[in-house]
Amino acid sequence: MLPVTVSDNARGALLFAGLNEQEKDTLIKGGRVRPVARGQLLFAHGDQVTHFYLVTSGIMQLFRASPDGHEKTTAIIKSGQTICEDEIMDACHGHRVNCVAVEDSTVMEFPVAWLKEAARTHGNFALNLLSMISSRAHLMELEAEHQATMSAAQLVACFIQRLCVLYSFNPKGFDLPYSKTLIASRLGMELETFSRTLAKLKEHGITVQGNHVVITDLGKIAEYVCSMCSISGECATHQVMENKVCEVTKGSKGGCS
Amino acid sequence: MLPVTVSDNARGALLFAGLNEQEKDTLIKGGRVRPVARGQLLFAHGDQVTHFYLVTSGIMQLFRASPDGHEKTTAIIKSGQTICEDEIMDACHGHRVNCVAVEDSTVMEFPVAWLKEAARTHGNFALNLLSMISSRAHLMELEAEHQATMSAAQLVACFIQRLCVLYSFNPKGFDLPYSKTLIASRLGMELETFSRTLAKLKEHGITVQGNHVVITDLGKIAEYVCSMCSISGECATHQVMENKVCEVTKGSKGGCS
DNA sequence: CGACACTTTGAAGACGATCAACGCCGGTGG
DNA sequence: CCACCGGCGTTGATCGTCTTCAAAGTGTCG
Repeated sequence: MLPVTVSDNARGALLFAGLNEQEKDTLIKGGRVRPVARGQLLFAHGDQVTHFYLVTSGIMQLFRASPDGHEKTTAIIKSGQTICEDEIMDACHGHRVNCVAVEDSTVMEFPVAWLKEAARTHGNFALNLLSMISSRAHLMELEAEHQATMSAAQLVACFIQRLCVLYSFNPKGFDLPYSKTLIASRLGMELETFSRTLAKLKEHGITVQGNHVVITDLGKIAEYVCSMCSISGECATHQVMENKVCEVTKGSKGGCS
Repeated sequence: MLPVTVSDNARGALLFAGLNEQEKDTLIKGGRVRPVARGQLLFAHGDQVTHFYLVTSGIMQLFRASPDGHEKTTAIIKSGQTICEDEIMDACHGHRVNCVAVEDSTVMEFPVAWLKEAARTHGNFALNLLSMISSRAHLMELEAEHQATMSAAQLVACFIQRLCVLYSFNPKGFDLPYSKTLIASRLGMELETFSRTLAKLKEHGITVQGNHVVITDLGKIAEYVCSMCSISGECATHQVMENKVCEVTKGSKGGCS
């Protein structure tokens, strides 16, 4: 039962987009399913990079620990996303982060050598990889810029928006998929700051009580956050949000472009 | 005269590493040399992505402008580095930044379609691309983390160290290769903050007067900056620095590992 | 009921942004 | 040759934001 589900999840991943079923089969055979229990380390900082991972269920956390005891979460990976796609091709020798399961999860692991070979021989697979890594580089770039130019409140609002899109949540009400501590760490701010910030967001169109989030005013958020994202004029996230609202409230108002 | 130089520069670029001369020739033929005068835009934010660029001389600046008139420099590209390597493969349609020449420069431009085809057909070239984009993603990731966790002084110190490595400067004394305004913008801080910060760095092993930088104490910087980088335990930059110092002061002290 | 993890709230302090003024330099024009 | 200007960088004073330390509230689970 489980293997089927896992395999199906893998099959739908971006990594294999545009490949036919046969190619998918071939490639998926190169991987091995591996369960990771909540709290269990998949790999630690400094470990040699031996595999590439595709998360097929659950949530994984990537984080770095500093000498002074602080921890900065560098990524929160959900089902369908990959881990190490950049560390693999890079000439680096060890993992640059720790990876732990936030909840019981399963991953598929592919040996590094296998992956490189697959990239060399399957042109389209290589292009998929390139595309994924490029997107990732872009996201990282955006994030660096956001960290440098946005206020805490804007960062939080932006994060919530993306969360909503990523998980296909209904903006009219949803629960945070992970703890506030984790989110604060992901955003590079203190838990206290995060907590206080949530209160302030009410006036910008986001109401949070406990774990429950209600996006009350998309327009205000757009103005508040995307005026920064849209420095770049292309806050795709926000566009998706608006479409989502159109779906959710469909029929209530005029057409959506 | 010029074309030869440009071509030679291109030939040495990472992009073509590991390929034989014949392959290099073939690939370089796909590109066109293009001079860009100081202050001239290579492309603007929103323009369609039509080419991939390899800088063969001079310095290019990538930046974004926000509605409120602020400008954030996202990258400073020197000779041998590439532009758009991530925007190309990404499914995005327009440039996400502006690109302008800081000083008179030349670039080689390669059509997007050509590049994708080259990646599909030349396995090793694809791996080079993957490697470059991966490194870039990694750098971006590190940068996002730095922006989130480092103080202004640490950011500046880190930047100066990397500058020193990138340009093979002698740590015992070198001049900043670009204006302080540009650097401040690159680091996402105000010029005033940058200026004040330089003074404070004296006690951490970096002395700056006007344009001239002297790194007086590598150990202190290591402690001050790399304790953060080395959150990741792999502050390659610093290692290079230490080796460099060994080269520069070679013979003066004991062996370097 | 108590232990514990998680979150909220309060008060003080550090840090960087902002506004404003000034010094320095190279160029331009009288 | 000097006066003026604009670009660039420094310095000072003030203000808002985020971190830090401390304490108390909430929830679950045994």
